[in-house]
Amino acid sequence: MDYNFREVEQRWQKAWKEQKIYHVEEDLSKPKFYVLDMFPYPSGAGLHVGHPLGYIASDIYARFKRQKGFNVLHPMGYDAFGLPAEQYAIQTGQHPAITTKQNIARYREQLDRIGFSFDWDREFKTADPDYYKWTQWVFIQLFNHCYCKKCEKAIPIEELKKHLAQQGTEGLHLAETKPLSFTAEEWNAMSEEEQETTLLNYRLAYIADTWVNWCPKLGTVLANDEVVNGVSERGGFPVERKLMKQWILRVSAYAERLLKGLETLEWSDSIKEVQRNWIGRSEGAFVRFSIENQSDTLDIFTTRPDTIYGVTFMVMCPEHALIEQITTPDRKQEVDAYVQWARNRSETERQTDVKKVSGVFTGAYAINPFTEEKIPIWVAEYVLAGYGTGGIMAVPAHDSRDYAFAKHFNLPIREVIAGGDISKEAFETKDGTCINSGCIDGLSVKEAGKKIIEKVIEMGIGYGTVNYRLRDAIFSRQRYWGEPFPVYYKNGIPYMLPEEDLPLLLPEVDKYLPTENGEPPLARAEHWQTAEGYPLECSTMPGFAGSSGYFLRYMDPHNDKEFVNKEKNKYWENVDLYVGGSEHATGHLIYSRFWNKFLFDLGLVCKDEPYKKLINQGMIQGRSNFVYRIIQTNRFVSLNLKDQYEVTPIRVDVNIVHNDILDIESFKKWRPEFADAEFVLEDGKYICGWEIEKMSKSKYNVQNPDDLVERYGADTLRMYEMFLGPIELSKPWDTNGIEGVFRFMKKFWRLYHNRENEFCISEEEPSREEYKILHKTIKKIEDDNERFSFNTSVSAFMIATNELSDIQCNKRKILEPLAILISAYAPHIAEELWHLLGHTDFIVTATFPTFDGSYLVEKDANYPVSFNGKTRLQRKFSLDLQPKELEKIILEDPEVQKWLDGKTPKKVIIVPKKIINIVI
RNA sequence: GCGGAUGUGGCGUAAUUGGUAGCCGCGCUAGACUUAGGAUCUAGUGCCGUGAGGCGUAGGAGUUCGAGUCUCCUCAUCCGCACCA
Repeated sequence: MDYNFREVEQRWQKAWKEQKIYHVEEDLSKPKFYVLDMFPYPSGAGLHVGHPLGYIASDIYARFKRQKGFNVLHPMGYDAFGLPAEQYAIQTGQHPAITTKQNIARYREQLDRIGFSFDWDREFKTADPDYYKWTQWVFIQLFNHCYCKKCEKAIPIEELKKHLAQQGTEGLHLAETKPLSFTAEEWNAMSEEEQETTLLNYRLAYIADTWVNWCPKLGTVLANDEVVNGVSERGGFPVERKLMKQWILRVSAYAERLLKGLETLEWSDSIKEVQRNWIGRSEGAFVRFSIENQSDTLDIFTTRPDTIYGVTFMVMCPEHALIEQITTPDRKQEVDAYVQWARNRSETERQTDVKKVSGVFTGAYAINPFTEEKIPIWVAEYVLAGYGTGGIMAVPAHDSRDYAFAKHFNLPIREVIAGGDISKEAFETKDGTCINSGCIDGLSVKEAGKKIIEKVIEMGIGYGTVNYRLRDAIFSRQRYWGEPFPVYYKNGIPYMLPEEDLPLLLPEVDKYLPTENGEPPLARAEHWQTAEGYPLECSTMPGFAGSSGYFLRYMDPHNDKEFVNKEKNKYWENVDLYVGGSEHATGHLIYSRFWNKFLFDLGLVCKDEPYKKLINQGMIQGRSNFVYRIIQTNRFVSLNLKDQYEVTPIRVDVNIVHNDILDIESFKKWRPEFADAEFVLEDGKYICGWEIEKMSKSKYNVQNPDDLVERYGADTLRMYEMFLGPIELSKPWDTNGIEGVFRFMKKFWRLYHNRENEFCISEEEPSREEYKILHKTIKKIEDDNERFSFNTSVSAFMIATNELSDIQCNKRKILEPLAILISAYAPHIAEELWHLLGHTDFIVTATFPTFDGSYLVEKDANYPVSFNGKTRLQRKFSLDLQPKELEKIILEDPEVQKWLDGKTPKKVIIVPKKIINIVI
C-alpha cells in the first residue's frame, strides 16, 4: 500500500493543535522573526486555490526560519468589517456578525486542512470589541495630535493650544487644512466652539466639509471607482456631488516621511514606484496674485515659477470659494450655470472626457506681480480642487493643458522659454533659456525659478514650497458594519469619549439601511447618545481602519490595558516578512505606514516602518473549460471538429473535465438539460476547449482547496502551488500538473520504505556520491528559501528524490536531513517520517542541516573547450591545477594542436569551473 | 500620455547572474507489466533534416573570444497612475 496521506495528515494536524507546538512567546535567548500574511476578509464563497498561495509561501519561510534558530511570530486573523456582510444583512435581515462568524468558521476549517503553522492563540478579528477598542483609541490619539512640520513629528494638541494662547499663529509650522492667521488675543477671545472649530484645522483626525460622491438611494458616500457614468456601480442609482461633513485623516502631513521611508524598505521597485507616484512630490512655488478691486488674493501653486512672465490667464477650480465673490454681475449667470454643472460631475466623469475643454470667464482680473498686467480669471474643471490651492496661473506657451485651453477660448499665448515652436504645441521642456521675461531674461529655467522664488519672498507674496498629490483620507462611511467613532457632539462640535468608556460598542439596529431622511444606519439605534444625552457620531470607520495597526496587536493580542505592551513591541519590533497582494499598494500599505509612523511619534512603538520586506504574490487565475453545442441541437462537438459546425461555446464545470477530456457520464448528470446529450467525438474522446479567466463561481472554474486536499493531500497541494511558478507571478491554475507532484510525494515516501511498504532505513555510512546529493540539495534549498524561489526548491526535491531512488539509497544520514529540508514544504509527511526515524520531538524544532561544501568539490571534471567561442571539445582536467598549468596542458592536447594548426592563440580564457576558451 | 514590469519548446517554467539554453513537471510518442484505472515502470520528446549538420530565447542592431542575461531601437502583453499646474 502507498503512503496514506489522509490518515497521516489528520493525525499530525490533531497532534500539532493539541500540543500547541506553534505557540510562540517572547524568548530573549533567540533572535526574533515576524512573518505576516495580509489577513483575509472572510467572504461567503470560502477559499479557492488562489488564496492560500501567499499563506503557503509565508508558512514555508516561517518554518524555515524556525529551523534556522529564530523565534518566529506567525499569526493569523480576520479583517471582519466590510460591505459584503452588510449587503447580505440588508437583503436578509441577518446580523452581519452572524454571517461573519459562519464565514470565519469555514475559513478556519479550510486553513486548518492545509497544515499552516499559525499561532492561533493570537487570533482576533477586527470586529471584536476587544480589538476595535484600540482602533477607536488610536483614532482619539489622532484627534488629539497635530503635525509639526519643523520637528517632523506629531505633537499633542495641548502644545498647540499653549502656543496659540501665547503667540497666536505666529511661528506655527503645522500641517493644516488652510493657512490661518490670528493673534493670541484673538484666540483667547474666542468661544469654546470657535476654538474647537479652529483646532480642527490642525488635528490629525478632523471633520470637514468635503466634496463627495453621494448616492441618495444607497444612502452612502461612494469611492470614485464605485461610480460609473454618473450612476452607482451597484444598482445603477444616480450619484451626485455633495458637500458633506466627513471625518478625515491628515495623511498628507506624513507625505514626506512616507516617501523617504520607502528607501529603507525591501519592497519591489514597482510597488515603491506606485507609492512614489501616489504621494506625488513636486517642488515649486506658492504665489499670491492680487485681484483687481478685491481684498482677497488668488493663491496658486506652480512648479514653473520661471514662466511667470508667460501667464496670460488664471484658472480656478469650480469648487473654489472665491468664485461667487469675484464674478462680475454681467458674468454671474453664465458662471453659476457652469459651476453648477461642473460641481455635479463625478471625478470619474471628469476623467473620462479629459480631452474636452470647458470653462467660463468670471469677468474678474488678477494682477501679475511681475508685469503688473491685468490677467483674466477663468473657472474650468481641468483645475482640481484637491490639489495645490485649487487655482493656477496658466502659461499656455509651456503647458499643454493651458495651451489647449487658450486655443479653445482664443486666449493669448506668450512664449517665455526659447527653443520651441509654440504655433503647434506647448513647449514643455525644463531645460531652456528664458526670453521676454524681464528680470530673468537669459537665465536657465532652473536659475530663473530660484530667482523668482527669491523675489516673491522679498515682495511678501509667496515662497518656495513642496506640494504632494497625496490627499487626506476620508475616514467616515455611512454604513453599519464598521467601527463606531468614539465621538459625541455638543453644540455641533465633536468631542472624544473618555478613553475609559471604550470600546464604544456597535449598537443593535432593526434594519441595516440608512434612515428615511438619509442618516447612516446607526441613527436607527435606540439611545445612540452619551449618558448625558449628547448625540453620538452615526457614521462608522472604513475598512482600512482595522487593518492599519493590526500587525502590532498580534504581538500582544489579549492586553486590555494598552494597545501593545512596550516590552513586547520592543522584542518583536515590526514585520520582517509581509506577504500579500499588490492591489493594496495605494490603500492599506499607505494607511498602515501612516498609522504606524504616528504611533512611533507618540513613542508607543519602536519602529517607524511596519513592514520591512514585502512579497507580493501573484493572482491565480482560473482555467475555464468549454464544450461546443451545435446550434439548436443537443449535440456537442469535440474541440478540433467544431469548425465544421456552427456552435455555441458553453462553459463546463472544470471538475468533470480531466486533462481537457470531458467525463461524458458526469456531464450528463451535471445538468438535467444535458441528460440526453449526444456527442461528436475525436479518437473516441470529447476534448474541451479552454480559456484563462478570473476564477469565479459563475465561470465554473473554481478549484476548491478542500477537494484537492481530499484527493492529493495537503502536502501535495502545498508543493504544487509553489511548483506552479515564481511567487510574484500571476498564473493560471492548472490541475493537470498536480499529478506530477503527487507522484513525487509517493516516490519520496518510498525512499524511506522497502517494496513491502515497511519503514526501512540503514545506519550505514553513506558514500561520497550520496553525501553529494544531500549537500547539493541543502545548498539549493537554503539559497532558494532565502530568495523566495520556492518553485525551484520543489524541483530540487524532485531531483534529489530521483537520484536517491536511482541508487536505492536508504541511509539515515542522508534521509534524516532530507526530511528536515522538506518539512517546511510538506510538513505532514516530514513529521511522520521524522517520528518513524525514532524522534519524539516535532520536526519544527529540528535544526536546519548544515551544508558541507567539500562534498560538492570535484577532483576532476569535464570542461568544454571552445575556439573563438565555438565549443569543439570536452576535456577532463584536474581541479587542483593552477590556471597557468591548465593552459599549458590544454595547448598541448593533440586535438587542440590540430585545430591551432601552428598558430599561436591570442589568449586563453579560463573561467573557473565553467569553460575554457581559446581565442585566435 | 507618464511610470513600472514581462516576452525562452505544445504548456507551467529553469539556467550557478556574461560561460555547453531548455533543469523539473505537465502533455505527447513508443514499450513493459497488469487485478484494464484518471495505476506503475522504462525509453524518447526545442525546430528543420534519413543523415552529417543547420537553426533556435518576440524582432532588429550593437558591445564581447562568448549574450536568454549588458546597451540602443521596434513590436506585443500585463499592471499602476492619469487634466496633479
